[in-house]
Amino acid sequence: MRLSRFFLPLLRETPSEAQIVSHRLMLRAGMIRQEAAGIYAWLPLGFRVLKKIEQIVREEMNRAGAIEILMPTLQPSDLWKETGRYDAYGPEMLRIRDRHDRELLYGPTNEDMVTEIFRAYVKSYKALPLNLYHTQWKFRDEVRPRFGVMRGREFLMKDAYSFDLDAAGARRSYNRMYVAYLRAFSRMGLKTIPMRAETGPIGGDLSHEFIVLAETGESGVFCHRDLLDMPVPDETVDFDGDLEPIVRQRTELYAATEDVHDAARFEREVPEDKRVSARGIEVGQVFYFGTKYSVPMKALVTGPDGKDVPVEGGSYGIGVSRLVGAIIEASHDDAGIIWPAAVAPFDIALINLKSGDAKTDAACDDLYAKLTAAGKDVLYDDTNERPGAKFAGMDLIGLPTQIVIGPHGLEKGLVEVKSRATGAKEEMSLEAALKRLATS
RNA sequence: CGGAGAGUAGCUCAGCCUGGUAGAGCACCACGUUAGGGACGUGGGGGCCGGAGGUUCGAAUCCUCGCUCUCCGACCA
Repeated sequence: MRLSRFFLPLLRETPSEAQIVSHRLMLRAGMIRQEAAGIYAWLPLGFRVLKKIEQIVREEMNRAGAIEILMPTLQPSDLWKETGRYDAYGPEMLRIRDRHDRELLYGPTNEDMVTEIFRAYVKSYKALPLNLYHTQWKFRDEVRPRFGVMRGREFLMKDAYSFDLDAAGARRSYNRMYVAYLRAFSRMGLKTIPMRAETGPIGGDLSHEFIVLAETGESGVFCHRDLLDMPVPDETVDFDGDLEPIVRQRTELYAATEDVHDAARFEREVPEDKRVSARGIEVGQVFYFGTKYSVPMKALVTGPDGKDVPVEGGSYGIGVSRLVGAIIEASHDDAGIIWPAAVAPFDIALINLKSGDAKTDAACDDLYAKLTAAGKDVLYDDTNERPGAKFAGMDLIGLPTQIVIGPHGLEKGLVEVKSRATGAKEEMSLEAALKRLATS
């Protein structure tokens, strides 16, 4: 993409409404525009990152055996009345009436609807286990939206719903999502720690929040240091096999957010030099809820013994739009964003230091064409800005690799390749740069 | 939902107290000089001063009431 043809409204100054670093950087990098409190338009750069994150989540959901669907944003109130949540949810739920005065709501989540879909078609245990997921915009009318996309009212969320015949099966489904989450976040360059979470009236130990450690995190967290560097299962992990050892390895170490923190237990179970007390951002949650929805909604399946039983359910959310902010919180410096390669909006920044100069233009155009042909996503700054402005702009938007081409270097046959993350610069020939970047 | 604050150019803000034809820097357009870490000069465009009512000969400025946004706290992927 040529920058001269792209839409990238960078801001030199920080808009006054932005308090935390990810919000500031997203506004300055032209990723989002606020349209109302907690409601954002996604501009091209931000949209690219959002789609990359969504795709990683999709791939890991699919790998774990979940099946993608798409449910609507607007839902009829009837479903929610069946489960009693229409009254229970409160003013956070955006309620709407259509022209026929029918009650609708903008979905804050989809348990009720997915259970309706399930009960309409699935009658036999033979169809189980089943896990249906979608990635859809949600709306929760937060009293006080803030922190940009980290806590908006409208947000993009992947939510998966598992259905099993019994609690043992539900636990296996839970474990599959747990491991899929470890993999998905890791692929985005995030280090996440699953922490015990509120389980509500169901009880048990089957709810975890996946937390990214960041100074600006909303909640205080406490965990065992060994959890920070525990290896994540690679893509060969067998989701049909027994995942319990992987889950147990983590869950047997102390990890809790401040809501459920037990200081005495923390001190008893974790040696002093292993105690981590930090702040974190929740980017996902896995939750087993049993028959909470299947009983009121009569979502029954016939078991091998011929008896009908309410299906055992769990739900599993990932805050896709929140992740954009969370990744920036975890990966930036004074100059701007530092994208992990897997979610970067472009792979390479190509900076033409003197557009209009025939030799420089020719070298840049040629490299741009070759890198693109090699399958690389290149943002080519072919504008007339001065070098300093170009450097600052590219540092701000944080593409992993920058390649800088100018007349001085070309006289010596050299271009500069810079790593955004380390700042390391290396001079090399055009051919060497092409080879390095096209294959990395 | 309690408390606090802010709405003036695309962005950051001044002007308001003490009413008299709306400003700066950056950004934008034109021309020129420039060119390896956010250049400089000259010229130019851009505002129902958030809205409605009121006071006044005259309101960005004073008064009243909504609206919107932000921040602190209680609540949430």
